[in-house]
Amino acid sequence: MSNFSIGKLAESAGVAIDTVRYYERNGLLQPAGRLASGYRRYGGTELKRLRFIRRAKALGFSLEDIRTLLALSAERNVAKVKRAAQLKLADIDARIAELERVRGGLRKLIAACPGHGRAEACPILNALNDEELH
Amino acid sequence: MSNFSIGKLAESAGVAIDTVRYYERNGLLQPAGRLASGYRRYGGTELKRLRFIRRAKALGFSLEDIRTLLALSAERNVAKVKRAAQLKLADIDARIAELERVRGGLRKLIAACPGHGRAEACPILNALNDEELH
DNA sequence: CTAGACTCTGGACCCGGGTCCAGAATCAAG
DNA sequence: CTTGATTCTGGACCCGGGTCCAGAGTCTAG
Repeated sequence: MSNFSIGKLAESAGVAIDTVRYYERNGLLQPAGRLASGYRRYGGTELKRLRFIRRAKALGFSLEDIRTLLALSAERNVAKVKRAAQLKLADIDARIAELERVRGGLRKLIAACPGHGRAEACPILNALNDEELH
Repeated sequence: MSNFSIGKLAESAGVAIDTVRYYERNGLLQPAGRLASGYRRYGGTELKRLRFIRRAKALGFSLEDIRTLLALSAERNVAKVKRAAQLKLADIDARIAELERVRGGLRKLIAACPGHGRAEACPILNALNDEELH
């Protein structure tokens, strides 16, 4: 099961071959070795790592974050891993709060808009044209 | 008050000069006219329009959206403006829902992580290494 | 009139996360 | 051995929303 090509690795992890090479360029995933021809070879370790990267991305971590996460994982530093996760959580909280703020503004305008009639009576256009949005 | 330079316009709206020219390149804001030297001249209409653009951006609209919004505003089509706002609201709802999904996953992992001890006991590392995240 | 501030243009560059390409080399199946 | 699939490299390009630059021309206050 170990020792396979970049194509097989990419397929197993559900990513594009170019993405694997992109991760390599960015220091996230090195091949286990190379053939005499220069072809990359991967083993189970690299497949696990690639899947780790994908899952971390699904949890909102950037590739930069993931580089850190992989280093923490390698040094088995549970405390730092937890802190990194908490920071990411705070980051996501902030993004949600900002979107909720925006949503609130938009909802109010939509609720107040009759959807017909004079443009001057449309609170959406009025808000965009005249009012301060804090 | 009308008839001012790009610098004054940018300052009044709180954006960079390059941003004004960028909006012009992208069809969002034309100058009212030009001096013989080629210098752009703007009036109150353009300042309002630039502020409109900024406010719409603050409500989550893309520049592409805003081009549409400006056209709808010009044709005073309240119904279409309302529909555009509703679409944007749905878009923001979806983004919030996705972030909340991610946040839920992250929260569970953090809550279950003791923050110390063996790496094997860290649910965050385990999740990244082993589990399917749906 | 002069100095310093402003503006013009076209184009390059930034961010993150990839994607796509050409031309050459290599691998694997039949 | 041949053929078709795969891989190699380096570099260009994509998205959105700007930002920065050089070199030349223009405007304005003193």
